[in-house]
Amino acid sequence: MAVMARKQGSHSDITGPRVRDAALRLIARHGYAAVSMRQIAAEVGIQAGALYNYTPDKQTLLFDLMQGHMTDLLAALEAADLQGNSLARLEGFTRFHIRFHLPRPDQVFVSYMELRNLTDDNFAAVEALRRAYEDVLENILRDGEAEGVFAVPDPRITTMALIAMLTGISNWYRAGGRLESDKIEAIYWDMVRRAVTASAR
Amino acid sequence: MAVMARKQGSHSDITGPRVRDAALRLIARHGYAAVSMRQIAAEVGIQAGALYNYTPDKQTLLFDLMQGHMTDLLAALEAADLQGNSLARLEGFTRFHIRFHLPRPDQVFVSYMELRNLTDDNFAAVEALRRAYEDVLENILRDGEAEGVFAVPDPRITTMALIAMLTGISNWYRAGGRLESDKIEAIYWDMVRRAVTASAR
DNA sequence: TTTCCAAATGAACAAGCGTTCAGTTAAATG
DNA sequence: CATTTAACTGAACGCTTGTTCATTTGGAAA
Repeated sequence: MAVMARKQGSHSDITGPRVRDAALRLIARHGYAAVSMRQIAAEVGIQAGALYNYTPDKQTLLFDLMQGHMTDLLAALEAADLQGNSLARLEGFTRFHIRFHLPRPDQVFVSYMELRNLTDDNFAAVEALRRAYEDVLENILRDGEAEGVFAVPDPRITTMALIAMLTGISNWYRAGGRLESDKIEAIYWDMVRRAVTASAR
Repeated sequence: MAVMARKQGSHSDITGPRVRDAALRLIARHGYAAVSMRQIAAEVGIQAGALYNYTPDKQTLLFDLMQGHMTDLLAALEAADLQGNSLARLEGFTRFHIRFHLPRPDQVFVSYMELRNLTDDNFAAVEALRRAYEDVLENILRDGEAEGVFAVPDPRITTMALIAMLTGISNWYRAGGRLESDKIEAIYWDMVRRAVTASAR
């Protein structure tokens, strides 16, 4: 009993994820403020009061979803282990970003739309994670500029521009649509590469 | 009395715009669902009931803001009167988009974040206006492809990518920040141009 | 000065909100 | 079989929501 291990057969390790899944889907669809705890509970098939076995309050539920998404993102980026020269790492980053975000439209939606519904402290925590992710791209751009491969007058702005462009895919992409991930990656990598490398002009 | 002319000195032609201004600012800040009619009324300095002299309901208030923004956008684009070859028109579109959106951060925020809070009919109406705007850019890209100036394998996707990139400026731009509109236009036009024109590679 | 009426008040409404908690349930433990 | 307890119910709490409407207000018109 040294560890607070969950009981075998307990429902909580099943209901917990179901609560988070329902909350994510509903919030992505209708927005944090527009979704009630009763709606989330109904989606799971329990009463509203039972939700409080899994979250201290609604705000923490939102924060956990957003922080979890950013943590997963950073861990996956780490695991992608970008290497090589700056051009190769930029391609790696571009393809990683698309491949990670494409299957997670709800997380993307919530993470970019519900920032203003976080308390100040929670916002600061999520913002720090997001900044860490952006900095990876910014450093690739700075390295490429130093190497003479990229022509990027303002790496910070280019970082924001590229991430906005890539994340915007979620605005139109629908699973099972006319384009596969591979095709999308190819199109966007082409645009990204051209946007940051010097042109003949 | 053939015309329902507003009485001289009537408050309504002053209060009306003030209601819309307050609603826009509050909704941009906190989101449509999180803002109450009482909050909007308090911002204007009237009671909640008086709002219904200026809008039939909360939903219509949101819709009018969003439709108004899209209508203004399309009218301004028309007035910009883009001419010349496809490259010149692309530059014109890029600079127009930045110049129109930079001074209107609240409208941009609301127009891109509150789509899901519109009723189906209202959504369809706003979406049609947005599509009309996107089509202007898409046609420029198609023309440029035909002229052999652009290398754009999928004009529709490139349209979405460029608009996401340009509109993303609102995510980081703050009036009075380190960069003027001219500088931002130059940086983004450079990226847009390179992203769509063929590279030596 | 009296009349008029657009504009705004302020109270009321039914409904829904996040959250709490005493009580019930049912499965695992001893 | 008896006991324990995590999981859940269902009712209740104080408060806020969008909207309505009879009544009051104050400045322009006559």
